[in-house]
Amino acid sequence: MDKSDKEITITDVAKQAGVSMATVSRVVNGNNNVKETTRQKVMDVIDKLHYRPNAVARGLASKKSTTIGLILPNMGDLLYSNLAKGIDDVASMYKYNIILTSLKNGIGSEQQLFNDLLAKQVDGIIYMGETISNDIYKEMCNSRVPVVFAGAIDEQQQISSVNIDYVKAVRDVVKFLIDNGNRKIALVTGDLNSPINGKYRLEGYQQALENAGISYSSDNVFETVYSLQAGAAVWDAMHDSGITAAFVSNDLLAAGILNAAVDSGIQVPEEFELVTSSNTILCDVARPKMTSVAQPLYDIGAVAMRMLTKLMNDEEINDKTISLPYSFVKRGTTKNN
Amino acid sequence: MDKSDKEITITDVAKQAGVSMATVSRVVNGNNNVKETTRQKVMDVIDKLHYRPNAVARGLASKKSTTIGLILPNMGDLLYSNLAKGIDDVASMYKYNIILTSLKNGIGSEQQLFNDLLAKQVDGIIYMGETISNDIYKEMCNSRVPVVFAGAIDEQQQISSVNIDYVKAVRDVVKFLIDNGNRKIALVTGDLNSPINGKYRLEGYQQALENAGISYSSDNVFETVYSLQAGAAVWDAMHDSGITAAFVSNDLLAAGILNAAVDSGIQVPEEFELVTSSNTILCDVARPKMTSVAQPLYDIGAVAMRMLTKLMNDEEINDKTISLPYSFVKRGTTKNN
DNA sequence: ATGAAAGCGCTAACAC
DNA sequence: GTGTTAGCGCTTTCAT
Repeated sequence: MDKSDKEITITDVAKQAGVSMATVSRVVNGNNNVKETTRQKVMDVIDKLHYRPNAVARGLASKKSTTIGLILPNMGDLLYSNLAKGIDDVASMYKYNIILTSLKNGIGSEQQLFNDLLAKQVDGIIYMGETISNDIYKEMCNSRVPVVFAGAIDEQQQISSVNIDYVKAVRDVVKFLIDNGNRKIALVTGDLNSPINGKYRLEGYQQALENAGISYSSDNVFETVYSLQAGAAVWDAMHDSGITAAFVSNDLLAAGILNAAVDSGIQVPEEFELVTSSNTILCDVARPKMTSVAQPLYDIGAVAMRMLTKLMNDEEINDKTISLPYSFVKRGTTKNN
Repeated sequence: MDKSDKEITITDVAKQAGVSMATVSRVVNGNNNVKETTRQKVMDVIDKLHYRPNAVARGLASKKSTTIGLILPNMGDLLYSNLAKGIDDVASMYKYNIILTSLKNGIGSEQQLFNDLLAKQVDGIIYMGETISNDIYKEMCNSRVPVVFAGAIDEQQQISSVNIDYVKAVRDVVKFLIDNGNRKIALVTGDLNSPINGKYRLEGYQQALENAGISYSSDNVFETVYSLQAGAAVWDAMHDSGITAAFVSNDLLAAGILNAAVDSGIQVPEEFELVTSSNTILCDVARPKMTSVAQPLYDIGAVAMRMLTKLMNDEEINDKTISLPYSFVKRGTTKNN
């Protein structure tokens, strides 16, 4: 109660209850080897003294921190906050705390974050970055603590990951756009160096074109950043090129394109169709509402965290790479037959 | 490198370098009382062995965890992720890690989170909840570790906090709407039990009306939750009542109202004006773009974190309650003269 | 069912 | 400058 109160320790409880520290420890940790009457006695003292076990001391002694690390690219992004929500819910279900870190600009940032987390003795790490450098990738593979990718992909399938089948998602979307009569379809993504964009999404895009006998042209692929302004710029770049539809890999970027198109008097979806990728609330806010691939963000986070608990517990896991089903939510930016 | 490698400890480094643990500790902690040549020698061994100090052990010995706790209402909310970004940036500047927790539904949740954080020996806590129960409030006041409210207010000014002057903000906005010719103006907020809504915002609203000689009617105050659907429902409830303008305390809610109005053929801002409160990206995505009070979210977070570092450091702080300047960004949902 | 005691890896007096 | 050593608060054998 009093600000100057010394913290109550296990020793205080042991003394007051007239038992040893070991017994108090057993009670606190739910060990069954304690007589019910002793147990009660100890519990009473704990309540009376408001004893709160020191997690740091416990961590040092037991070599478990019941804390996991979360590395994400950008705290301001809705996409990641939704993933994080799934992670958080499962984590608290299993009594884990989350140390949150986000990638800062600058070389070696991920390296630094990773090391910081290890220094804090986290029991596991969830990585949500879109890209990963080779150095840190290797470290993760050999790491003492398990690592799971959420909403990201390990091309080499060494690290456990949870995501959706990006190739198929894009292929399906582009096929849909082709079936709607479009022949010149744009692919608008972020950094093509990230596997998810440059490899999977691009591949799905190319497959769909090929299946339809449309020749691929890199002119129709736009690489940019995820912002409204970038979207407007992309629109400027493509609106005279005869492109009639676009698949966009980020909702904010898509909203930028959509608004630029609408603001310039284009009829959507009659003259221009657009599909985005994250199905965040932005899809419902935009007018027309945006058609989107619906990644089960919350579930990806939740499953990734569940997977991590298994790994931390040395349990068997069936598949290193889990692909969750996605859906396709048709709204106002596409002609839906 | 090898998965089975034992962790390198300070003892290993000390032995290899032929010095004592204390010296290694000094080197690691940048203590100057070390001869340069010894320092080099130790550093070399640290590099060679890839020694990484164990933060948990350090925490136990030094009684500092260089970790702070963050309690926020909802991880999926853009508002909070922006605040969190400011916190994160300053935190990493001062080498603090963040343990992130979010309020779950159910009684006693905040109590539980608070205790968990204390158990983990965090050096400080930032609280971003809109409301707070009396029990936990008292505990925070008497807490061994400093607590700062970010984007929240302590009515009793006992706990340090960073925010904007909500009363004035709303008063100014409502005055603006009155000056635009509106007489029947709605106040649309979340839970009126939270001081920020029920006390400050309501007060600002009433002051503005009073100043203009307009009588207050609770019929024009709408209490609801923060979602698009809720916004649509509010629109339904108010569109026949002669209300011609609204101040809304959440962007998502505002977007819901705006879209419902526009979708039903209302001309905005000619027939209906709307001002929202958080100036998140939603304001730019919506059509027309939404006029908003611009809380400096990032800054609130950053200043709160900076304040916390001072408190953790027992430095003097000038003001317990910091009100940051806000601005008023006029966009398309108001008639701007 | 319970207790004694040896650490966990580090910091911080204190001594030299 | 550098080393010695006593904790920090807890878990975990190992006895009993």
